[in-house]
Amino acid sequence: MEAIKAYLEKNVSLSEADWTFFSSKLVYREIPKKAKLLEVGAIEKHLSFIKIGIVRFFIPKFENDLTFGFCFENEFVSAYDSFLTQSPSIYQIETLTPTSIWSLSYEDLQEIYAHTSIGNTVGRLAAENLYRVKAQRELSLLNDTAEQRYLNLFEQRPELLKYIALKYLASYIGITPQALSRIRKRIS
Amino acid sequence: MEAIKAYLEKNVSLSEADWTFFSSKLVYREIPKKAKLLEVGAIEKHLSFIKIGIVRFFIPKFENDLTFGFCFENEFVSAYDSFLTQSPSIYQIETLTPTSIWSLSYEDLQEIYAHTSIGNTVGRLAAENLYRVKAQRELSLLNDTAEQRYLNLFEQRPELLKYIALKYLASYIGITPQALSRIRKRIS
DNA sequence: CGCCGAGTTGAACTGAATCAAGAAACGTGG
DNA sequence: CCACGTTTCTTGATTCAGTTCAACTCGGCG
Repeated sequence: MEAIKAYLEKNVSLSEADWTFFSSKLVYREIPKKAKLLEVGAIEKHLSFIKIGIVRFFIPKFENDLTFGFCFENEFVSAYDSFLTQSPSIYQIETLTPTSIWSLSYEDLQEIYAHTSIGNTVGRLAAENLYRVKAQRELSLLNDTAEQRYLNLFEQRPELLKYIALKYLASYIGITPQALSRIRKRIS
Repeated sequence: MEAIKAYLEKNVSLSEADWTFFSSKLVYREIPKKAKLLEVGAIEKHLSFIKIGIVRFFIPKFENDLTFGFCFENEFVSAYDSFLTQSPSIYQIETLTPTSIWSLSYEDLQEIYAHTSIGNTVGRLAAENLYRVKAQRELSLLNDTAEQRYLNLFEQRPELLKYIALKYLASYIGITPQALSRIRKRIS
């Protein structure tokens, strides 16, 4: 649980009382690999912090899902749009490896927003960071070639290349596994 | 200024005192058309609300800038990532028509966060909404064809087609003006 | 050992980019 | 209010990156 505290304190200073209240709401769970954290059509009830593990975000398709994101240790994971609006998710979340998480329910988070002084600040900073990641990705998708996006992964998140299957990375980059295989060959 | 109040009250209930404090920080400006609101490399100092007008977000390029967004009346406009991090913007904001805005400076917004009870809530809701828009756009860019994205514009924001040059829309969709011209021809 | 999913490679095809030129619309000055 | 020049839009021909379909290799696992 210390990892969550450290993560939050990078952004804002927590009072002892606020942390006690916050942490009392956290529920620990262990999930095997290749298990669903959230199904298409379900409403996301949790904002979770990954203690150990890797998860994948994707829209299931007949042959080759559309994988558009990953989360790692010490990151928050949630179908955040479904969570915010409490409406059915259009995508699915699945573990790639055995995963341990600390979960916060929607209702408990609303309580935290209402009853702690830093709740809204933490929420704002989280949303701002998520926004900045997506904004950057928008520009990358509009601007860069598939090859550039692959090379960016090397620089920005080399751990992805180690742990994640090529076909998922290809989808994330926006191309087919065959095309990524050829790009790899070309640049190596 | 009433439009801003109405906009905020869609999300959260404002006390008289909070609104007085908030609105005292707003500065009114009128900008001619084709004028820069923000240059590449500059730090975004303002979060502004458009009273009248249309603006365009883009990365200038030698022949054909990369246009990736627009803002209209009754919307907030800002190079939000530059604003949040107070670091140089990689893109530019320009008016397409004569534009009137109410501006809030970065420093004043920090004061609002610190001194009003609803500041952080408003900020969080704003960031959450911006996030959801970008997350949706990510999926559209990965998933949809250029033609589908064009048709989505028809449905979701028909006003864009009326007021904005084809070449800017093409860029927003992620294709060249020639390609969009051909898509138009095909579907009409 | 044999199977199965992941990755590679090849060939044909396709949507969009690029280069180029003409038509239409737009704005500015006389 | 028209005339001219500039910008935007359209259309055609060619090229290219990536898709699709298909066959084959490799490594792990029941």
